[in-house]
Amino acid sequence: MEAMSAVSALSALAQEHRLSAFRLLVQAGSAGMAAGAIADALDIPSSSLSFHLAHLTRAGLIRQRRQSRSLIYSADYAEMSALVGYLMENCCGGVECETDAASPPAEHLAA
Amino acid sequence: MEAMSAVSALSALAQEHRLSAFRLLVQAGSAGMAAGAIADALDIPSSSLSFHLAHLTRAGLIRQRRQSRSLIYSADYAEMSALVGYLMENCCGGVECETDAASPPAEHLAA
DNA sequence: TTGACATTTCCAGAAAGATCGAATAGTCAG
DNA sequence: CTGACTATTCGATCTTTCTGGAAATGTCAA
Repeated sequence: MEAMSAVSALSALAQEHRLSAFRLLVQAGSAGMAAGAIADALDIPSSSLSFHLAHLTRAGLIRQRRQSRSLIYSADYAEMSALVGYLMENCCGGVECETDAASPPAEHLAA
Repeated sequence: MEAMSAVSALSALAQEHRLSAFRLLVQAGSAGMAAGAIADALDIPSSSLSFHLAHLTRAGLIRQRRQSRSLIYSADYAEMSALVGYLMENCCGGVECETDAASPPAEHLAA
């Protein structure tokens, strides 16, 4: 991950509605959720939500796929892990941070 | 971690100079760095850097202590871990994400 | 092809954030 | 106390972002 994409990802998450939407999708797993379902869950006008989902998509944090009339969004776990890894990179100069905090959670790196 | 403090932490990191400064401090470890040293390393006017450091401090991501004439800043690893944990909370609805991605790196939780 | 449905794009105004020189405040050696 | 040093606050300007109704786009059943 590079500095520019990290800033882009972080600023995508740095907003009340977008953070809520992203966490909702993280918890929804690979099944994802339709835009309308997210709008209902968060109680946000659809035009506003669409703006926020586009923002998250542009940042690479979520993905979009069409299913009939609905657009299904889902979290991109690899990107999330990359972001966390970037934040903690070379933590404490590599000293006393062996294999734990210095490396990102690797569960979803291939997702 | 609550939604409001997460947004505050994320928006603190969602800026080129602040992200660079934070990563510098993460890598500096508990020794930290003086404001002037950070300004030199990042090549930012001191008044701008001060604005950004205040922002990071307000968000709880870094701490300040005085050492003679210098103000030394250092990363707050507990807060960083809490933020990561909040992002990944209840990942995938708790399924297929056992103990790995669902929990934050715990190395510095007591720092 | 008509109508209903799901979602996005367009638009304008209101609010928040970034920048940096100059002025101000805290710390210390002599 | 004076002067040098380190860093923050002030102030004014510029840019970016958020918001939500209305209109447009894409999808599908009948």
